[in-house]
Amino acid sequence: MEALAVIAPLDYVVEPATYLRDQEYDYLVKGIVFGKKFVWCVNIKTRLTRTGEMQLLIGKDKALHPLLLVTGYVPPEAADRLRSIGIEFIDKAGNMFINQPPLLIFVKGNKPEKEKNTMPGTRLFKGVGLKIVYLLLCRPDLVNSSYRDLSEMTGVALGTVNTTITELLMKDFILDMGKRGKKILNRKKLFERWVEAYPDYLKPKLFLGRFHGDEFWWKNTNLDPASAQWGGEIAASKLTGYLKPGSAALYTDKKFLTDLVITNRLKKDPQGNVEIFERFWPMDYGFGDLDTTHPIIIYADLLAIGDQRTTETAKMIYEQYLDQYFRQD
DNA sequence: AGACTCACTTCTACGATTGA
DNA sequence: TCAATCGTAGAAGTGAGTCT
Repeated sequence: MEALAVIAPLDYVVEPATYLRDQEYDYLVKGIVFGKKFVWCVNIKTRLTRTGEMQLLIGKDKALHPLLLVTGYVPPEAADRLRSIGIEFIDKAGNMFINQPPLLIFVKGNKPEKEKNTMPGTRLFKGVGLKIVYLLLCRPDLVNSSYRDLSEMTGVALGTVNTTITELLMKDFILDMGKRGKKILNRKKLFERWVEAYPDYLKPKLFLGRFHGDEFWWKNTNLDPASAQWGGEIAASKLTGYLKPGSAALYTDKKFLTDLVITNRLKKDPQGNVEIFERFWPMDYGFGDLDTTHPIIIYADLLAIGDQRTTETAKMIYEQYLDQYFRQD
């Protein structure tokens, strides 16, 4: 309304949420322009969709007063559509269609502002963004691969790769050197943040099932890394020879799950100590030649268990495998 | 318990860029 | 110069969480 008042000699009052003839509106705006009074029923939509447009069109006939759509951004095509069906609108980019004779304003084609601070820092370390971060922690050089390759390697959608990388850039975890490519920064800090977030925000989504097997069945089990790898305590005991495993974590691909369960004679058991998760790293890019997962995963698994033994072992893993790894920058 | 909302992921199309 | 590849952005689809 302020934006509009700059353009036209407008006086107005805004009244809060209201019902009129069984229709709900966010606000009611009463105004005077060139001595003529008018009233708008205001609908606020943070995002305009086709469905939203249809709802407006339906609501238009029932409305007591002309509708005014207030929204974030109306693209040019939508602006034309709204005008042709006679729905007035204003958006944040400065596009508008106002039709209160003698006032007629139609603005389209303004681009939306880049909303820099609206994306809170909650995306990157939640959900599948963590898959991409993991890939980059293991293979920092992959930061220079195309979004499509990253998408394929992690099984994450292209759009999500974009938002994740953008966020990493904003938070200074990636430095963009233009023609000379990109570079990962603060790897240790990134790793710490990842380890915190992984058990809460990614691991539950990977969970395939809980089982139990015969006692010490894992001792004589040889895993083919192509189909499954040890995580958690088993992997830790294999690496350090220190821990006596109390639980087992296995990472595999969905398609191998049935085979894995059968060959190791595992039984589905909600109280079992064998957890199977879906593997989310590609096998063909130098990740998987061992029957244990990358130390990063083992470390995160151990910390998530959180008792004294595993925490101690996690510390050992860190000193032996990860410390020097992150010292490089 | 059911309806609804919202955030997140995926899908798709477009315009820009690259390199043969 | 043109085709292939790339990043970007809008919109649909999906599912978890919330409210009544």
